[in-house]
Amino acid sequence: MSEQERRPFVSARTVAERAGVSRSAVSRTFTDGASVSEETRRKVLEAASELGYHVNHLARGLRERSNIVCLVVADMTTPIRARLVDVLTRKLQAAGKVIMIINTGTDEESVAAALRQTLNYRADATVVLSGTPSAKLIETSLANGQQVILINRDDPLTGCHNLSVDNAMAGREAFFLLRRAGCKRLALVTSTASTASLLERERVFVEVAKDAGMAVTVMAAGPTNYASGYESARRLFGRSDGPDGVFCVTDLLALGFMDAARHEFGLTLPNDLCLVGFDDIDEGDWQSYKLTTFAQPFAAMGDHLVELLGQTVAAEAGRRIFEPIPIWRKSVRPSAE
Amino acid sequence: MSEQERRPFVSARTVAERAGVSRSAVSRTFTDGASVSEETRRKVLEAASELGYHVNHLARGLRERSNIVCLVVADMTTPIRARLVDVLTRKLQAAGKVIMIINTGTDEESVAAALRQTLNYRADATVVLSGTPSAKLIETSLANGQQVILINRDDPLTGCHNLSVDNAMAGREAFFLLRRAGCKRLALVTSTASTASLLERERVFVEVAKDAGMAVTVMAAGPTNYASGYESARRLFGRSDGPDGVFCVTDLLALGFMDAARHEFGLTLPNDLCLVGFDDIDEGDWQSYKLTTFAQPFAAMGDHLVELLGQTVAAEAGRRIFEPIPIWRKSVRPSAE
DNA sequence: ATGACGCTTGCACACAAGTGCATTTGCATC
DNA sequence: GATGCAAATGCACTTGTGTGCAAGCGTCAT
Repeated sequence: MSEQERRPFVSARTVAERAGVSRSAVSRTFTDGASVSEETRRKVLEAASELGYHVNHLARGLRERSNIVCLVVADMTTPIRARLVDVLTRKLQAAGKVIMIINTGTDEESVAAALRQTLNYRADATVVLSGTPSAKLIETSLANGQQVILINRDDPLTGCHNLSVDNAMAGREAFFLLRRAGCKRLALVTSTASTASLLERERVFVEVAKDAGMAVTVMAAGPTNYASGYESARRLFGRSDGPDGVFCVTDLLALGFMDAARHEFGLTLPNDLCLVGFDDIDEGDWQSYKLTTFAQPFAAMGDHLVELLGQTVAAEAGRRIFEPIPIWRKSVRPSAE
Repeated sequence: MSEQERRPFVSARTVAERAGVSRSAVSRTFTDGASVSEETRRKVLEAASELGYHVNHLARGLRERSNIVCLVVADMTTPIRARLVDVLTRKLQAAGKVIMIINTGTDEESVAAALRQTLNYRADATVVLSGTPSAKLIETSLANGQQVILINRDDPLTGCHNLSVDNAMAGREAFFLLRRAGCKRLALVTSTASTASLLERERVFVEVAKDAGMAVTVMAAGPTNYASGYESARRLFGRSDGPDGVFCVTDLLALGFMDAARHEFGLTLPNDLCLVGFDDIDEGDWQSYKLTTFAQPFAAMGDHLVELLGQTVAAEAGRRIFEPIPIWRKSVRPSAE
């Protein structure tokens, strides 16, 4: 039995033969502004429809831009990542881009492999949502005329665009929220996966508190998820005097923390405990939680992203910072005043 | 200022010139099993590395298979969809495929546009996770030698593979779970987005209950989300005798339902109310919920998917049904016996 | 010395598109 | 009817790759 590699995709030539015109005519029929008579156009469209012809964008991409944008992402199941991917794919599609997604690990080698694949497919741009690519590989991408855009990656890297949320502001505002609520014993819950963003929220929160003369207990029990938040609460309230005001650097941590505080230690919010999260995932608005938190302005970030892609050349790459939006719910006492 | 279309991607020709060899030599260096001397290979690799050359898979895709698999999906933010996308992308990548994602609506026109794009990029296969493509368009894809695989789309469509979970079994088992728990007044909560899968779970649950001589109140308050589940509970318990055993066709509905039952009507589970969901999303395992539900065997489905893609030609397309896995938690009373 | 054989290598073509340029066609005007 | 002009068409080249075929080169046996 012979191998017989199948190649059944109908091409412009087949359509041309069927319509009794030249291949150029077919090409022009599907090119805006090209010169084709109404008659040939009709014949071509008819033949194309009968054969089920579709223009090969891969071949088109040989001469012009590929219109492909790669999204490099890890931990896609996390609610906040899922929403970011959702928003970005929608915005990019609306802008006529095609999205290639690379689900990777956060380690350097995985990200490197992703970047290389991005080059293999001649993507116009690579958008990195997770992990941090090596400076050398970014340089290669840029040298190949490919834009590199990092989202919420606060690591200092030159040459690529950088969209991120103002983590410092979130840390500061979180503190003021808790102080206005009259909290006396502060804690900060973070994860052991110390990304630059999380570290920044932690750093500023602790710093501002210190300036105000308040100490902060920092707790990190595991990765950035519900279980770690839960475990953090068990450890913190297992001691003699647990905190009465907590900033969890992520909503998932906050929800786990809240559940442990209530179910394991019988605390009620916001009376016994005030809690602030970050991300504004859907679950935080559920009746069991009603978490006060900060929303990331993904829509605006997506708009800015497509705007960047529209620019012909990397017009002075740099950082663009977006303000998080405070979302008041019920996990923090209203201000005493 | 001239247009000056940039084309900085380095090609095999450039590498060849730099290395002082023919372009064929470059091609062969990056082709497994091709005949190249160790000396030329070294020169080529060196030049490629210096220039940052990466083989153009788009051009390669002109001759052979593109290795692209398209995922057509809607409602990506839903936890269950996010997890499905996560599992499939990982499995497909491990099998050497590249994933193109199309985030679409569920209406026919959106799905049609997605299918057409799939053809434009010569994807080896299209995997549909949401919405239902028209039979005509599927036919076009198949005629172009492109595989079409539907996941959890129970609509009867010929010519394409179909992986889905056994919804009938879930409906049946849900009923037995509730009856063994001693529930007397049954209700079924579903959404107004009546997809074939949801309808099947509903149909069988109601039918089996009827055979056992029990009536079922069916409630659908909106789309498949938390808010609809919440609203359904408000309506059901607002009446004189609310149900004491409920099957929510989706975990998200179940969690909303549970929250309303507890916070609005002061019910406790599983004493006053037994609740069964479907999907096994992470949130259902949170301390506030501990929902008894059914898990979808996504890993097995992903494995089967890559197996299908490995087959040279659509070897008699057909349906493959996977058994859902019951997950016992605390929202249903243990059997009385 | 010469032919046989094997490993490299380059030429040229294929893949599927877009497009500049020259040619042909169609139509109106003189 | 001849001329002029614009629109339509086809040829041939371009994009970047893989590969069949034949030629080149070196080694070994006869």
